Amino acid sequence: MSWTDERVETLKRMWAEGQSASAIAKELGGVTRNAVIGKVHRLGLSNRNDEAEVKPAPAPAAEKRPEKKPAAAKPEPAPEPAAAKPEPAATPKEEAPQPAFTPSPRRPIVPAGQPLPPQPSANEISPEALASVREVEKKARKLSLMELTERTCKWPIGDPATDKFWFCGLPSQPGKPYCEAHVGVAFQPMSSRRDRRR
DNA sequence: CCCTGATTCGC
DNA sequence: GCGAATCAGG
Repeated sequence: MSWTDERVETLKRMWAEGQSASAIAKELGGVTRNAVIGKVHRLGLSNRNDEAEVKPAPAPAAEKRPEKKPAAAKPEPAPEPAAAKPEPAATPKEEAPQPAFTPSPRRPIVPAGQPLPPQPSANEISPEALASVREVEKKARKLSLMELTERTCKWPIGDPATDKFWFCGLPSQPGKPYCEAHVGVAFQPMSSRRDRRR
């Protein structure tokens, strides 16, 4: 595979979205995350924070050289001692420079199209499986959305509207979005469904 | 162990 | 320019 304009464009877009190199590599296909990282560097967009390097290094200037602070030797017209913030929050036309990790609703980690876990009220599950799930929930790693990977169980636990919400996070079955226990309740043979008579 | 990006260096 | 190998870290 080669870096066609289109592929480079995808790379740039995803990188800007804060996607990881491996995620981008998978999306593109035919390349490894190393290739992506290498390309990112070559494109010069490695760190998306550079901003204006015109930082006189205000605070951190104390290191490297025990040089005394310009106590009063500097005829600086604009002292502004206390307000000397390293972060010049003066970026008028710039939208929020969100750090690399943006939830990115574009490409959710939780795969769509998979059988959605039953809502607390919906669905009927076999008592055994239910009990099993209860057990597993105790061992859940309680991962946040951003901590999920392709190898972690994406079974949601708790109420998304509250702080008491997380994902199972246990090792998922190869090729499956859930751990063994949750796969059990998510993928039930129709035959095993205990529905009313007949 | 899983993962992340950064860097090097032969190709 | 490319990217595997390696490094350094979480």
